Amino acid sequence: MLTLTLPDGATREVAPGTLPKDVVASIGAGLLRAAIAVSVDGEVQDLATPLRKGGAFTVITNKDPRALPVLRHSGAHILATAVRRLRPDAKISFGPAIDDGFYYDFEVEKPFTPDDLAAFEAEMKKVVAEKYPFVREEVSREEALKRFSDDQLKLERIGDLGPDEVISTYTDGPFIDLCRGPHVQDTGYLKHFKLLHTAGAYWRGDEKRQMLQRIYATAFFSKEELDQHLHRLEEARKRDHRVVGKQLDLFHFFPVAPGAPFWTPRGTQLYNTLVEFVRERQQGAFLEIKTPLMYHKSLWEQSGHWGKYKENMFLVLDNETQEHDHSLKPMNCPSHYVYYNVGKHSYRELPKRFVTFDPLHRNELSGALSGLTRVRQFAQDDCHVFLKAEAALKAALESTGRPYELKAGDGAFYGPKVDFDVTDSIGRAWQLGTIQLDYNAPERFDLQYVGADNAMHRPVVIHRAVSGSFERFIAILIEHFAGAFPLWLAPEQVRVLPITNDLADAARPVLDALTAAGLRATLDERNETLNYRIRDGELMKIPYLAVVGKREADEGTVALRARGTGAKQETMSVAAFVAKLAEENRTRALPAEFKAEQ
RNA sequence: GCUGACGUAGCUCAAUUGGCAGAGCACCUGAUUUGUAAUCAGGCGGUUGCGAGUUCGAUUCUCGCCGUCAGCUCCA
Repeated sequence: MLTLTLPDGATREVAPGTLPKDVVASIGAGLLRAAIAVSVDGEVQDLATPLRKGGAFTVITNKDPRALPVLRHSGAHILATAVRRLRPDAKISFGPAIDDGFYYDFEVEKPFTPDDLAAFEAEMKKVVAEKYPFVREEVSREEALKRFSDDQLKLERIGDLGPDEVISTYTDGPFIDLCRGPHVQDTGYLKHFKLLHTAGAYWRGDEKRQMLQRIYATAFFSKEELDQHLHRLEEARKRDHRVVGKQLDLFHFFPVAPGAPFWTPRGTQLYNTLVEFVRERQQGAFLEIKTPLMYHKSLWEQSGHWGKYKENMFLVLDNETQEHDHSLKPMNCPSHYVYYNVGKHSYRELPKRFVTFDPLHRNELSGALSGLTRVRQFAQDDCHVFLKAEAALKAALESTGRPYELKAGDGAFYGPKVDFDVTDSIGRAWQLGTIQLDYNAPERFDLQYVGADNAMHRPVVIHRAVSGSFERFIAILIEHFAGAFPLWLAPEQVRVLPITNDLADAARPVLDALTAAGLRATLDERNETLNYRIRDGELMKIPYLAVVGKREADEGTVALRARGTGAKQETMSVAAFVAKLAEENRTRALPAEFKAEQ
């Protein structure tokens, strides 16, 4: 007998093989209806899977975070049920729950169209209304092979299952799938869902295998949550850096240079502000050097890139040799090794630190390019530290005071590495900086230093880029702030608006005072109404609009409108205004809504 | 690279079954002199991404190329 311990401490004795459904029913009919799955000894299983062990027994309802993946996985089966009804030729692949929903992969002769998607969604609603129970069966390998004999994808999957694994199938109405579960009790549980889009996906993610058609979808327990999720997707689209970049006139892409951003004056200002910030932070600890953008292949042969990384490098034809024996550099490391090898280094000089902000070129797959986050030309705050011992990496990490995890084996190219992941204002995670140990490069480039013992020693190299690439970092900043940059980052910090254009001369001293204080200010003396220019300034997300009318001109004041604060503006003297902004700029203050997150 | 969708004025988008390519904003000119999110009028602006093909006729249909977007093992 198995002993189940309920949350209230009561125990139940049941025979092995008892269905959780029966146990839950004995507790209460209402609970049975609400039950999505159960947890036995910490493991989630559905109500149709026979109990094999005892332990803590909890009923998982839709309030439990573990319930959602179960619902979504069932949603995938319901999707497949609908697809098979409308497209009986579709071969079924995998259909897992994912972070934000679920997907299902199909192998079909003709790819799905948006119309198909709408039809599938309508058909799914029918399947839901029909409330087919999810029926679990455990079958022998032979039986499984027989049941899926006409589906090569499933047969391959069965072949991969270990000899001891329980093979199970789930049936909902007309549809049967090889599946481990768990599932909700019947198809009626999927009430709030939406099919999102289709995409190609290689069978098992292998580009050498056939391309399947994937349908992405999402599902929630309540309409509110579904609507919220769809709303979030919409919000994310609005702050997409490609959209905002266009609105704020920060950068462009042209077909003549795919993957290489073209920075406008505003974008260049932003870019330079960031680079300057990084320079300032390094405070001379790193020696900045500018190095060649193009190298002869012999350097890449020495570094190993010619063998491992050549496909990602832009090769350059040398007219004299008629060979592609030069390449644009995809990274700065070799530059730093070449320079390190100028002269001899004493152990007293270590650690030696170099940094380079040069443009790098990597030939990314055309299909992988995406805005500023995946580009072919970019720059990093690319540092290399030459030091005596590995211990220094740990010391450096611990000095940050943040938790860290060594990713041994992950950095196939060099050595152990640490990635810095950041989360933006709408909860998305991004990988930015990397710190990676390298024992290989010092060997390849025969890097040495003279030790206290007067003998030659091999230093260790640390690769370090904090912001990753500036391009991607800017993309993240744009989306994080939705374009409303803090004052210090804003390309245009203040716009001075004379109410009528015959007040332009009276407003000019305000502009001059701002400029003299190192602020990026402009004067909008266009022959347009004040309302028009206010609107334009707000849309361009200028942090401050300073309005100068007859009154202000006479009194030496400005009527200040801070971005996004509507009609609540305050009047202050020009001197106070300039001082306020200069201080905000100097301290790199964040907008109020971001301050709590610091 | 692969699969699918998309590509019309600087931007956002229209254009019945193939029949002379349009609007708003932006820009230019003029009027207006504006007090906190779009003043009015007029004007300029396009080899419909590029190249072939089908057709009397192509933005529309077909093919190729270029670019953009969604994706391309969060494992039955």
